[in-house]
Amino acid sequence: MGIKNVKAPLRRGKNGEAAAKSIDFGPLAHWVGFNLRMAQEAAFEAFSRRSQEIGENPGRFGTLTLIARNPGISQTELSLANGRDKSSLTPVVEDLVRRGLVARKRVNSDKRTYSLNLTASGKKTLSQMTRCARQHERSLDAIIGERHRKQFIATLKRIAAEIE
Amino acid sequence: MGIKNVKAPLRRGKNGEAAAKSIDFGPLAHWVGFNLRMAQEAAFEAFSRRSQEIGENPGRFGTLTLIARNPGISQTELSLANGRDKSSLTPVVEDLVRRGLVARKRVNSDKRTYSLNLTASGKKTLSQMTRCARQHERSLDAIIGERHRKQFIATLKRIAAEIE
DNA sequence: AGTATATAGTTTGATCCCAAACTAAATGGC
DNA sequence: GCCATTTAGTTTGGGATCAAACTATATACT
Repeated sequence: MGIKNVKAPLRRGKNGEAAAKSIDFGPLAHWVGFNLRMAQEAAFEAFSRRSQEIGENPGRFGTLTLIARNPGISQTELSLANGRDKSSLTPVVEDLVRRGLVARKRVNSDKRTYSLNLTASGKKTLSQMTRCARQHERSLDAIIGERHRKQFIATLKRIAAEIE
Repeated sequence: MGIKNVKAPLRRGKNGEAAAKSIDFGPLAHWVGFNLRMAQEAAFEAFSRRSQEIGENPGRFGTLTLIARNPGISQTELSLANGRDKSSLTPVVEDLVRRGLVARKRVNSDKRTYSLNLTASGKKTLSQMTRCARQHERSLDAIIGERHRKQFIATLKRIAAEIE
């Protein structure tokens, strides 16, 4: 098929006993989709570890940021912005309310809707998480390189907007 | 914080009745992590739709490709290559075996290990999926642009390899 | 050989996600 | 005002994933 084999080392056997095998990724290694997935998962994992240090997780960070930036936002608006189904948000918001990070009020003009806002405690947590996120971004920047960063993000945005 | 607000339109109200609100993504919009997630999820979704047309899903594609390229591979090796926990692979392999796409044999030299291979039917399914994947790649290429593709993939690989 | 340790794969329990069904409230057509 | 439709949010059911506990083999040390 005109595609060279690409091998990746695979750990095997005991400690120093060197890898005895490698894996052939075949065409996967050259495809954007596969590499996009691998990069995203690695980056997510890394941010996840950082977030854990302050007892949060990446999902909470996105949610808190969106609420902070859009005070009074509804759960449905939040789910659209976040790219999750609204039903996925129910337990997340419940948890944030329970822990006192988010205040949830019914809206008088439409009693189906909730209005979400950060509490003082939520703001404090968000600013801690934002520090985490900035460190994470710096480590990504170091890999991507200042020269390519802007174009890299532009490409990602185009993929998200235009694919299919 | 020196970051301009970035607004995205949000659908609201009935059909023609124009969006009445927009969402402020704040710093999220400029961060690699967030855009990486959005791009990956959009691309994954698109490939998922394509795969569905032939009754498969993206996960099966990666698994079948890796087995095809590495005949006799074990489940643990497969899970490492695939970046999933070995326990996640148990039901996947079960399903592939049940549907006759993969043959699973015990290895004589080590009776804990399974040896996985594609059946004829598995090879046929894989080649259908590979056609799907190539279409998907072409649509990604159209967005990324031939000029940037190589560098884009190189950057993704570096992120996957070096982050954290 | 005998015992401790490591490894392959499965099971179990948790989290996160979506899609579809559901409840309550709002809106539109008549 | 009344009924059909739409909308906000929750519930339920199913899939994918991981981590930890488990079973069975295999290996290493003595």
